Amino acid sequence: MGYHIVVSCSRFTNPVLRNNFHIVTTPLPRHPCSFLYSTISFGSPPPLGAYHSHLLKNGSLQNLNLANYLLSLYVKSSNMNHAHKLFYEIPHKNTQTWTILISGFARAGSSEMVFNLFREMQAKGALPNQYTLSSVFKCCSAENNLQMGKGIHAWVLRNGVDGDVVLENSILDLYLKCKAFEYAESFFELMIEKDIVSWNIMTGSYLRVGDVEKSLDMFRKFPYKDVVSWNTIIDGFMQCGYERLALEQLYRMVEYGTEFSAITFSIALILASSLSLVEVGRQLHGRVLKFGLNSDGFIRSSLVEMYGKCGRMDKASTILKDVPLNFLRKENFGVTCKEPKAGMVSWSSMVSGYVWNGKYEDGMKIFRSMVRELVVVDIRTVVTIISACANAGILEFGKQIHAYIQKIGLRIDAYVGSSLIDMYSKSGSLDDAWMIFRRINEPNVVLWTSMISGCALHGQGRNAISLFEGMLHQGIIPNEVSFVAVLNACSHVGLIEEGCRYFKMMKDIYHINPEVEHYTSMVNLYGRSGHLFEAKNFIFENGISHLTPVWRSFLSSCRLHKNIEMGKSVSEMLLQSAPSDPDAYILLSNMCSSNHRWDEAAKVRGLMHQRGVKKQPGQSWIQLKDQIHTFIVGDRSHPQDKEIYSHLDSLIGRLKEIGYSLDVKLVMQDVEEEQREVLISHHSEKLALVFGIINTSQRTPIRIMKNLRICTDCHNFIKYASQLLERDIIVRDTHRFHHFKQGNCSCGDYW
DNA sequence: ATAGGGTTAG
Repeated sequence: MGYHIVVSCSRFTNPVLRNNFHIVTTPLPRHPCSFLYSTISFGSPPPLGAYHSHLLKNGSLQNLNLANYLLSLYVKSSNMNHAHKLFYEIPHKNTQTWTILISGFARAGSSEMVFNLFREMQAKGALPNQYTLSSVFKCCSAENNLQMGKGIHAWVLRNGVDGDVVLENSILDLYLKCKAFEYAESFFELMIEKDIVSWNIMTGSYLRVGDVEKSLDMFRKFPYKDVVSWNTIIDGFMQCGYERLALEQLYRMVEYGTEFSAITFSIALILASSLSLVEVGRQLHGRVLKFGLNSDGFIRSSLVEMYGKCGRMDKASTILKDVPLNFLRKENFGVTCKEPKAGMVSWSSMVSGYVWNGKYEDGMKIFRSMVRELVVVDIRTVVTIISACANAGILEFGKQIHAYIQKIGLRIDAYVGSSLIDMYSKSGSLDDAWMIFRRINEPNVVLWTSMISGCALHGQGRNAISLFEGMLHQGIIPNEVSFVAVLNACSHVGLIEEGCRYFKMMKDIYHINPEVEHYTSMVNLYGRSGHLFEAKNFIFENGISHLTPVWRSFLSSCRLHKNIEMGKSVSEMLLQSAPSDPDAYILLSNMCSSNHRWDEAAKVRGLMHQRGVKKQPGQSWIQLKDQIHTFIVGDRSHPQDKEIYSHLDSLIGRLKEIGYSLDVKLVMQDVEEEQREVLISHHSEKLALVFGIINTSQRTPIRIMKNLRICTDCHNFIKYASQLLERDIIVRDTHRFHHFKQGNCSCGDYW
């Protein structure tokens, strides 16, 4: 019974014969379709399609075994459209027929289809088996539909479906994905047969909610560990922000002797890039090549991202070359095919890589060709790129992406919205951030926190506070980041009372343990407003004297308020605990020189030199049309450099006439007064500013980004410039925005 | 047939 179909294989290698093959049917001696195994790898449509129409024509679909087998082949080769069509051509379906199709759609992530088919199946009176059910449960958890899952679970219990560990695992996963932890835990306890998958599900779920303790506890209890166990724990640690722990586990995995899977490589590469371990990344790349895994899309995208983050765009682009853009068109995004998605990740990583490395034009160029060629740009891609724009502060690119989102009609949800708000506020356009915020009406904590951070960044302390209160009023529970935002807002404008209140609220009402950021913000709040003693008390009262960022903030307040004695006593501490932190040396040295203690300043610099600590070079950038122009101190590399310097000199002269004087005390170098004046007058932000003045029409606002905190002299300089030139000048430094307008700065000289 | 690979705020 049945048929053995003989097909000559040569046609697959000979393109001429490709569409000209013969199907020979003979009575079945062994497995009905054994030959078909060999055809799958050639891609389904020609052979399966021919086979399909053949069966249809001679009525062989009556043979359920054969029909089901063909159906499963369609599913295996991700051809869900054909599978669906065939399904309705099969006259007498059994449970297996339904199951094959349902599991196929489940794997493809088409939950709606699965639910419909499942209902249809029940209506037709076909009894689902454990495999059907696990697929349906998978969709329930994918859709986060606890109610439906519970209903089906009840049905399973009522009907006494024979379940095995697989079915129970899928139920376990459902409850965990829907965060019904108590239920899941007792279910897990009651499971008679637990396999490695059950343990992995538990570990992964705890990590997803950040419960590292419980997940580690589970992990240790495993009877044995497979590659997925390791992947789960490594990726989970990374997601929770414990990169070091993740790395540690990766080494353990190697020790344990578990072989890497493709996913391990992918995870490990991302880990290497987030820890900036270029060397590890390169070694992994070597292993990838050795194992021949470089054709895996996910691995390729991690490689692109890794090289991009490490500034090796050349390497990244070599790897990207293997992913043709036209391959990523909509029609290739078949229901189950993950490969185009992975390819898309590679391309979007390339865009963010360029943006990260300040190569905005290249990033834009690639994004444009993506838009032109590929059609499908999903939410994640967009969010990744927007967030890269936010960090680079390149408003124009961000705006274009925003326009693109609107054009393709992508719904701006909390995810996209938060990243847009962040992008606009970090690029200096707080109004646009507000506009986005007002349009999204979602009680999402990240969304609100982004807006609060935006206000804080622009020194709008009062607005930040009323937003925070509004958030509480809406019933949104603030998290640790929300408190960082509101505390920063308070410290930027010196709202001591409010800051203290929120700090207390965080601990007492929301039971959030303060982290370094919160402490630093508080010390900043006290210190910047001149309450140095309170700041110091706060440090000792809270037992945080071992945290270097706290002392760095304190030291910078000492400098601001010219309390050199106090500053010196803490800097000793700082230099000991963080001997490789350039900021500490620079702060101390600047403090000494601004009090004319040149010897001491020289000593600090000597120490810095001796220990091989390098100062991060100051860099400012400004965007003009489609280009980013970057400047460093004393930069002569710009094509317009002559014009810039002569204009700068004359500007300094004109500003001096209206009261500006160079504050040369801040110069690190031990040089003559006149030379010092030259150095400081060529700070990168001054160069960027003059470049902006020359190249834009009068009264156009100028936006400048800087990778360090703006110095007193430049701050002063720009204030006068905004008055003389009647221009709004907006500067973003590492801490906040300064809006200069008619001789004043929005920070009120308080930064 | 069940678990694992990229997304927002400091």
